[in-house]
Amino acid sequence: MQVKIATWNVNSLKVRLPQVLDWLAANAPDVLCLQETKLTDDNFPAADIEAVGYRVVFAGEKTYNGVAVIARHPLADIVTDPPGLDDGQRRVLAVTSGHLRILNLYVVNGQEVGSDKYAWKLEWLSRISRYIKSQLKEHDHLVVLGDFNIAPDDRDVHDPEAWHERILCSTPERQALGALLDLGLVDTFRLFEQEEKSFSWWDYRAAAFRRNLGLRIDLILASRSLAAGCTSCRIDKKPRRLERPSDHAPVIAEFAV
DNA sequence: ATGGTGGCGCGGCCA
Repeated sequence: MQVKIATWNVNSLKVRLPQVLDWLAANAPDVLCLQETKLTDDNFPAADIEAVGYRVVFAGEKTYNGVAVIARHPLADIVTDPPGLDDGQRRVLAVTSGHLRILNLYVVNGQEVGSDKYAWKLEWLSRISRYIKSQLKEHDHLVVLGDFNIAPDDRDVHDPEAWHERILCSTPERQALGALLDLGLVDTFRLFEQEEKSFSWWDYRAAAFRRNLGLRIDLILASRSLAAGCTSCRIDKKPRRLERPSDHAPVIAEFAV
């Protein structure tokens, strides 16, 4: 059986709901994980999503952060506050859907290398890695996906010199991501031949999208046994071309399970 | 070094 799973930082689900509904209809994923919904749970548009044949779980807060998982099939074993994370924010949503354990993440941005938020990002990554390690022990078929706010290497950066040791690209951030991969995860995007300068995020400023000045920071990581059955991973730039787009594009992977 | 844009929410923070 083929499973299609996607991740998309929507930068406000209130604004992007019509685009999300259109995207679901056009792409028919089994699972779509969202980040930066920026909605409290009482304002979440669950009925609109259920009306198009999906189920949804969500963990939100006012103004910032917020994650959701939209899926064809029932969602079980929902975790929003992994043991030891204790971040007081809504950045994590773990669910089980069919054969897959899914961990949807909105990783701390970090603002600037050396800042307090940067130190917190590294601490947050260290904490979530403990949860991922325990999830890998429990689940053969684990997907860890979302907005990692880290470009894994220089291929994922439009101008590696300009971004050298800057936020989203610094060595400690990349090492933290590397430590996650070393637990037994694979960056599925790199299992396949990809166009050079493939990115998933472009700053709203300076016409960055038109000039393809982007980074690849939205990732779909899979446990090794699941990655062995990965048949594709690609970035869908179409929604980034729409009026009033998110600054991120969706990433989609397919797995034989 | 700064500013460029967008979302939230109505001033400033965050990305």
